[in-house]
Amino acid sequence: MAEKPSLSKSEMEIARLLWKIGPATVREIHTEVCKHRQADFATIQTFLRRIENKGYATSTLQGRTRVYAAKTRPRTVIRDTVDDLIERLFGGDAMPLVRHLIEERNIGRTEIDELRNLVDQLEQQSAIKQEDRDDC
Amino acid sequence: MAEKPSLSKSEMEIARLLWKIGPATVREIHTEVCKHRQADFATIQTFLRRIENKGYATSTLQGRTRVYAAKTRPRTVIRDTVDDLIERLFGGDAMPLVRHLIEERNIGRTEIDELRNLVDQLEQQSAIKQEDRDDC
DNA sequence: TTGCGTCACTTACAAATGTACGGATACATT
DNA sequence: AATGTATCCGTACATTTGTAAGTGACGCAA
Repeated sequence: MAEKPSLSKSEMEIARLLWKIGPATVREIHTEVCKHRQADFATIQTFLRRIENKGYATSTLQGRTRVYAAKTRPRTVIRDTVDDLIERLFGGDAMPLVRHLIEERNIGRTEIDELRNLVDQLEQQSAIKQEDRDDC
Repeated sequence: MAEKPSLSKSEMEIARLLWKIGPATVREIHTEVCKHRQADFATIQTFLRRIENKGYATSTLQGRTRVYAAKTRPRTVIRDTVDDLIERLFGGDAMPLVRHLIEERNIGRTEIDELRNLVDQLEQQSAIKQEDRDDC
């Protein structure tokens, strides 16, 4: 398929909102953005158009207002973006980023527990994979 | 201070190498980059110049070759970059990224153990902070 | 029916980014 | 000394990005 060009930072912010509030009009996204910072309506419009041009969303006219809907799953975009970041900033090794996040960002009580669970699960899976390898 | 403009993706790749191999000439960085991908010497030169202009490095002439040295610690750049990413892609919540990393990237045995340790430490600190709060 | 606000679509444009050419100069080798 | 080789520095230039103004259509309130 046609190698979508990656989203710019600003486009990503908009894409995130599109995922968050589901199919939405320019105005809805604009309103949402403005909760956090000033933004021109036309600017948001441009971003949405570009996001669509890049192949990450589709739009349809509902009457005279255009409704945008995400086309690519967040997962995909996040993976690509994060992979790229890890490549450039850490030479491809993900652990430094994990470390950074755990150390620098304030992780609360609840999250610590969740993390512990995640790690446990990971260990399980890791064990399973080990078995698989034994089968070969 | 003068609000450094942030580094672009490509600049970051170069900055990382500069941190990695310490003060270095354009050629050294260029050679390093070329281990992974083709790159024009002059292009690397431009990136280094821009990194310096943005205030993230300094350079001095050693004879007739210029030696660049990082000026800002990786930590700082990483923090800013990651914070920005988290803001745009996750609305400011770091956990989704942590989750993503743990789930999507293949984390090996050794890393699992390290993670567990990190989480343990975190818990400790969290407990300490709790005490602090009690004092107030 | 005359505005007013809302949309869509077009077009603009400066700044940032990626990529690189070309001239000047100095060093090394013939 | 002449020529090739490595650097530096300035300059260029197409794209992408951020930001928005301008134009025309439509629908509702006065």
